[in-house]
Amino acid sequence: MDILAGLNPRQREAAEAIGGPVLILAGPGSGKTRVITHRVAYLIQVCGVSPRHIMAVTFTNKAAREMEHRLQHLVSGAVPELTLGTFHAICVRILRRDGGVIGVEPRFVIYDEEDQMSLLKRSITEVGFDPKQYAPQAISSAISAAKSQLIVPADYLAKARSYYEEVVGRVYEQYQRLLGESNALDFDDLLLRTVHLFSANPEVLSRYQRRYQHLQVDEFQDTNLVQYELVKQIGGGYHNICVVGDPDQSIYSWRNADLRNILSFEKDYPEAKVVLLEQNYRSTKSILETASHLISANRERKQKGLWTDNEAGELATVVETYTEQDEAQFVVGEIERLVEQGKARLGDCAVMYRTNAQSRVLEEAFIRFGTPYKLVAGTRFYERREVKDIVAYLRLIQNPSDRVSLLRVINVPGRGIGQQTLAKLSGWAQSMGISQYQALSRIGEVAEGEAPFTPHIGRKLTDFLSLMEEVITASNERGLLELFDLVTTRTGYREYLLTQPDGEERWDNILELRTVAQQYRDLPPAEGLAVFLEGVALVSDVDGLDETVDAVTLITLHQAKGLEFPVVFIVGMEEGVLPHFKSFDDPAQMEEERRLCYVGVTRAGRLVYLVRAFRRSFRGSSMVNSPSRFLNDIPKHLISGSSLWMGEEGRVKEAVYSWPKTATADLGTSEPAPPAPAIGDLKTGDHVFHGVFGNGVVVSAVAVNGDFEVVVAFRGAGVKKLLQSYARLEKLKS
DNA sequence: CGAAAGGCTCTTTTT
DNA sequence: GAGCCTTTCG
Repeated sequence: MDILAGLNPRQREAAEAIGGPVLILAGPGSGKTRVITHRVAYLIQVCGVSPRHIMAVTFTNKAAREMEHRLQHLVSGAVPELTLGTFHAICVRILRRDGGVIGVEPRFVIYDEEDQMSLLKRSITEVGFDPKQYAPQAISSAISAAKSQLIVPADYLAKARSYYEEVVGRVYEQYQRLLGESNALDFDDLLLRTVHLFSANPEVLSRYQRRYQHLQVDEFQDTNLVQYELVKQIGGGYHNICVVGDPDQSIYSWRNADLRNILSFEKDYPEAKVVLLEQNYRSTKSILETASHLISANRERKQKGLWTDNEAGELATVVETYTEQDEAQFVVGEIERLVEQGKARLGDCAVMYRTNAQSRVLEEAFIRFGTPYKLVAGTRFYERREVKDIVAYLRLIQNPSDRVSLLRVINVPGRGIGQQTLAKLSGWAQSMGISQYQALSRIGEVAEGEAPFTPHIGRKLTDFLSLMEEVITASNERGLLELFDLVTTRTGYREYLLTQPDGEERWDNILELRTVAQQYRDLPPAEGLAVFLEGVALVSDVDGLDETVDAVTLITLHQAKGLEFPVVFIVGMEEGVLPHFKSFDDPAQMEEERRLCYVGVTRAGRLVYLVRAFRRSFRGSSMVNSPSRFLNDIPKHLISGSSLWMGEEGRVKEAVYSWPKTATADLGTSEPAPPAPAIGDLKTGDHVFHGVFGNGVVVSAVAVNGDFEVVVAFRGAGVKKLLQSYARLEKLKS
């Protein structure tokens, strides 16, 4: 059987090009996944390359799993020794095995963002600065940016050109020291330390080079410099490097992804073969054309000639609603209509948004309508307090040096060990040059009075120590599941949790975590724990997306990359939302916002809806946003529903669905108050009185949806936007 | 030491 | 609006 049968000539060319560097530029829907999967299958089956010699890097774990399934199907069998996963997952494996030579102990733990932040704040304080003065968030991204460019603290300090950079450099230095003391690595370190391992140990590198004779990297437009360096290092022996990507879908520059990687690949590898995949199999002509117009508005890009043989299809529907609640109602109502008319199944539909905060209103509407939906990890399961608590206990068992985890659980449930005590413990440990955990065991050993604790407090600390010793001993003998149960009970956590607000519900989350642990039950004790913790640290939200469930998908535009749905709704098509206001003053960021919108539109197969709300609440207060500039990038002849979208009175109403009659009582979050009787039309210049803001002058009054949006400049209270029916403005005689 | 209350900032996107 | 931090009191 010809393994490449069914590929078009371009795709075939890409799959067959196995000697030397290859750059595949793949437009959306061009069968990229198909190509890279067939390419690996071709290597194994036709070229007789052992899976052992192949490394394939994907963007998410989910993509890796899918590729594995498809591969097994193609080569009809398992591919055991194939290295397949994200950069991060692959680096973890390398470091567990060979990190020792650069001082990375195999039992290291991986710090997520929250752990990182906690350690970073500590670092800022410890080098003598105030976390309130130097935003930890900003320092964190500065450090992350440095790490993504292979800059270590010493280099950073040497190159610091301002006081602020000096501060960042010193924090960076301290932060790395603390990470080291905790035997912990953050996400950036996983990559960076691997590069260091290779550059400092050529013999280790050459072992990996000899093993990985074929290298393939997907989503190359979203790799950073460190990742590119890794590719260069590992692929340095054979130069059989295949990278796949699409510059128009680069949306992770904020995570230090560097578009230059894909642009300079040809320069770094002049002999590279370049293959363009331009035929789209996913979308209708209309959608593809809409997307092409949209992305053409970006100046920094290479023109591509996307085309499709698919039918013309329907025009994009642009809809304006009044509030974000109406927006959500419209979406759910429209989906229900499509399903009723047999035009789509629930599972065909996805609702995409710029920010996670937008998912809430949508979710409420779906609940209200009783329409099944799946939210792509909006809740971030692994970030929940109770889940992180248990994970912290388990991490501490694997690696007692883990300072962040120790501090997290030492007093949860409450054991009467407070801030004062912990500060003393920390100082004492530091003065002896040992970890805090080691300091705990010292308490019982030293003579009375040598430890800075009263016998009463000392007792509490040593009690905690014995508890940990007990579970650590157990961890060497028992499987993960037994250990898990021991931790939740023996530490008193279960009892504690059940007394907390929402205790039952949160305990259910622990049980869900236990279900995850179940998968590792048969591994030998220490290994089961390590693999479980690694999985927990590196999951991504889309990993949990289950395609077999027939329900609407709610997902961020970023998460949607690489996915496809017959019907796509993009909501929040507004200035300030998409494009996000943070990108207003930076043209490069603005172009990235446009690419994000492009990614959204190109996910769609048959139908696209671009929806916006006239007013939307943001952090408690209400905002009025104008239509997204991206709507202007789409020519009018490609849009239907324009009668709805300029918001003329009466027309807007058509787009607004009413709540269903049933099941509205328990969710009355957005029930509007009964409108006050109109006091008469207001016009610019009128003097008015408001019960709270006092006297003011009308700046503007606009008719909206049968009501009036009034902007008033109040004496003292400033300028406010008010809705006349709610605000009870009293018109004064001037 | 810990619970409760109030004030303050803020995440846009995530391996 | 929520979550975080600080303050206050028992």
